[in-house]
Amino acid sequence: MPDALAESLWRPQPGLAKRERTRVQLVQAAIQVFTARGFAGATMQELAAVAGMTTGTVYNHFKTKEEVASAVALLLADTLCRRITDSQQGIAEGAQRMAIGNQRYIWLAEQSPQWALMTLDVAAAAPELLLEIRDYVLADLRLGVKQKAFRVPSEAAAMDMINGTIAQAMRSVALGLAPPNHGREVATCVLRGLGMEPAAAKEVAYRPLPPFPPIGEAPAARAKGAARAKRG
Amino acid sequence: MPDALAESLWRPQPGLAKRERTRVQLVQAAIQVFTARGFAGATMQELAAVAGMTTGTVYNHFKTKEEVASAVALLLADTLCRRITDSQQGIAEGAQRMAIGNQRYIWLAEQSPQWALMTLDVAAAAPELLLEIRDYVLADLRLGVKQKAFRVPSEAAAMDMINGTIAQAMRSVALGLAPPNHGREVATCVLRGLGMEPAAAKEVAYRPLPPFPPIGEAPAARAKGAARAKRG
Amino acid sequence: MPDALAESLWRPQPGLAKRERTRVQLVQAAIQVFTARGFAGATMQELAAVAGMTTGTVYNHFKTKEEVASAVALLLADTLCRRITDSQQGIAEGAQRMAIGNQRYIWLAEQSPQWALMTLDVAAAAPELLLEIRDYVLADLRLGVKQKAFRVPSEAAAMDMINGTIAQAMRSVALGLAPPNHGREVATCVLRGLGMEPAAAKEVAYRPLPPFPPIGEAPAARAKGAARAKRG
Amino acid sequence: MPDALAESLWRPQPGLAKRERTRVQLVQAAIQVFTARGFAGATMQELAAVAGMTTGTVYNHFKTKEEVASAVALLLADTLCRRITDSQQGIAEGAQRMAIGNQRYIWLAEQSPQWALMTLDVAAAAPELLLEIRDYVLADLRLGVKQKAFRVPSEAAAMDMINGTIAQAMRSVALGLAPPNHGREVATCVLRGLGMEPAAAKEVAYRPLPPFPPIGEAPAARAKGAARAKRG
DNA sequence: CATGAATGAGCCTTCATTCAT
DNA sequence: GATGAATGAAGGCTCATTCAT
Repeated sequence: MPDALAESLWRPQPGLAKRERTRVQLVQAAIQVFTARGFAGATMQELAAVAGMTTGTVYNHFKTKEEVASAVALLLADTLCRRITDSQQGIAEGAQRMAIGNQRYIWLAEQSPQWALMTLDVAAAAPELLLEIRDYVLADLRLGVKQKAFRVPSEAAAMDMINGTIAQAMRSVALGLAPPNHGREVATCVLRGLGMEPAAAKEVAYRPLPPFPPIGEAPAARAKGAARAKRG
Repeated sequence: MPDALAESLWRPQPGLAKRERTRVQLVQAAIQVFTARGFAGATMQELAAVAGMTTGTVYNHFKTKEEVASAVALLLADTLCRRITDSQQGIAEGAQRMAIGNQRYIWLAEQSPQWALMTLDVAAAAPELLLEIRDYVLADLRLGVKQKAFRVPSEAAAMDMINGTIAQAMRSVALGLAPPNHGREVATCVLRGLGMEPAAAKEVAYRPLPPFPPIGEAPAARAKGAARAKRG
Repeated sequence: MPDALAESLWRPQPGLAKRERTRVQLVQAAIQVFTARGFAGATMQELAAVAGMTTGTVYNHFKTKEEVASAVALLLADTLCRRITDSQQGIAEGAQRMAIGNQRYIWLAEQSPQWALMTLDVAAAAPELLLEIRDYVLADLRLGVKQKAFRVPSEAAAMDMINGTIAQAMRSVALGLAPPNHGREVATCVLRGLGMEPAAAKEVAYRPLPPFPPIGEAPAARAKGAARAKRG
Repeated sequence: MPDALAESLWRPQPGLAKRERTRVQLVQAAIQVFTARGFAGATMQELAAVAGMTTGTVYNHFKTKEEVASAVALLLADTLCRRITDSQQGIAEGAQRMAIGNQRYIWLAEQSPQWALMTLDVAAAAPELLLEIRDYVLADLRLGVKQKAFRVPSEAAAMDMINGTIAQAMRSVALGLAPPNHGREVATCVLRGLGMEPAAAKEVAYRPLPPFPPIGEAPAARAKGAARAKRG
């Protein structure tokens, strides 16, 4: 589990009702079990055991196994988007924001291959994950277009390229099949695919990645902006 | 099942020993069952029943369910690559060959969404599929690079972009989430990502797709050329 | 099933938690099924059916079929040893205790051939059974040695003779191959093999067998004595 | 496989019709497979493969798996008895013959634990084995009685003791549970059980074991003598 | 709410045996 | 007689889900 996310994911949530706290523990346990066994290989009994509860309790919170995947997907997507958005604070250029986002996912796959594979697995089982992330990506895409940095044949085509490429790159990296610097190079390809000049694409993709801010500091103002674009 | 492939896939194979004929029937049955239920949802008993045999027979040919997926993956990859390669007869431009390949996969997802989802499902369960296709894509990529049509940061990055984008586009199309003309537009994005000028990319991507030749005619000479690039 | 054991084996266990009660029922059912079909011929489904439960429940209590055999072995060994030890109350002579033990096993094979064959079958599948009994036999053996009634080349040789002979005699008796009085004569042979004079051996082996006391009466004080010798 | 038996068991049989030769090969293969997997764990397909044949061929020679066990049992018993009898050439004392036989079995378990366990397994699955051996043991027993060396309560009791003790000792030795010199000590116990004086029993059991003669030399005259006693 | 024993449908897999070639 | 593909009945085992306590 990448540290940058671990802090967010495992952080005990104060001020939550007991029911909600139990639910969070279950989702955290599910992440562990999915990471170890994959979604298909995970069992509700192991999930319960890891959470220190019983199967009955799990079913008090989730009607089915799929619903657990859903909850995990939502938590993962939310955490990922929030953290990445926080790290983009103050960056106004759509192209750079896009490059940062793309590379962060690939970077996470380097930091924790197991976790990346689990995320891809969950994304396949619970489409909510991609849907949740979609808005953030779309916001950066549209920003880039508005700033005349991008020119795309269609938003749908661009989104498929971005999502598909990143997913595949995460897999390659997690499986140890990718050469060094893969993140930079993949980001370069994507920026080009979005219509940037080769040189400009490369320059943007090679800018240093802004670090994740300490948890609790970033105003998360951008998150709202992204949310506004939701399903729009 | 898209007609263009059906002919190849279901064609009875003459001159095969009995054992081999049974095996082919089993693989064909597996394709049907995987299409109907997905890999995870398929059962060996249904597979056997659809093939008109017994479970024991299935296990005489495949040690495990995964091995069935493997065989299906190989047949699918082989058929796809052979048919597409055949349709590319006489096309010497790497960029156009790439555009044709990319669009054909997406076109297939339009023609038969179920089949496309099955193929993606099998690809996830049996990595052999992608590996088999890889050589063909790589040959076109290298051809384009040699012809100065493409300029890529790294082959690995380019391949991840191509594979990832096409897979995601197939999914979008199969699920009915893509706008009309998605194939053209996605291909345009990919060509750009490979380093082409926007205008050139669009022009190539919008050329008419060459039809599949009738089965048995194409000399499959290209296939050998591609094979030569194999693992090179 | 010999009455003398049936009372112990089938006696419903009061004051047990639900889980434990279910487990006992399953073991009792297993004894029935093993008796009817042998260990190899027994199936988990029949076991479940006889216990009035489902296969899933069986697997909630025993991970594998072997584990069932183990549980049966332990129960059988425990019951046998406890009942026989109870019947030996107040008998201080090692030689006589040995003769009683030996003859009781053979006597049980007479009373219930099916049950004897099942026990031998389970003993082959689950060595725990013999291991459990071992301590009791060893205690009597050592007692006899201490009392100068026995003189053996080695404990290991003596134990192999005792166990092997009794097992074979049980089989002969259960299969109806043994002449009348087999128990007495086999016991005589064993006592001789342990170093007793022929006349003394015969005399001891022909003493009347003490009856099993009613269940619940015997203080089982001896059991502790035997247990003390455990693995010593 | 103990060398002393290997020579006999694997020796190609000249002057046998083809059918008979095939059969012998199958039995030899069965011995290998039973040794590796046990009777229950052996499959007809592996047996066929090891013999370099097909399952159909196996069924041309044996109606069922049990029949294979039978054939193996007969070959084992015959080989064992013949070789041991050969080694007893010229020994006229029943007690010594008995001691030699007993110790040889235990010695074989030392030489080749796998083989011993296989033999015990086959003996359990095919009672023919013990029945075949029975006559040889019985002959020595009766000889000893006639010579006043033994005095037994009943032949049946004595036979159960001999068979049971040897089988158990073989198991102990094969499993590595027996102390050094176990064969001698067990034989001593058995001789005592047959009525010999402790000192005499020990003396006889500690005489050196006569070696196996080279194959083909021994007239096997005793074998006929033993056979005469068969089922007598 | 939590518990956790029980459920039961159903899956993958094995293998002795048959039979057309 | 040999072949070996096909059979098919069964068996061990899993696990999402329910429900009485």
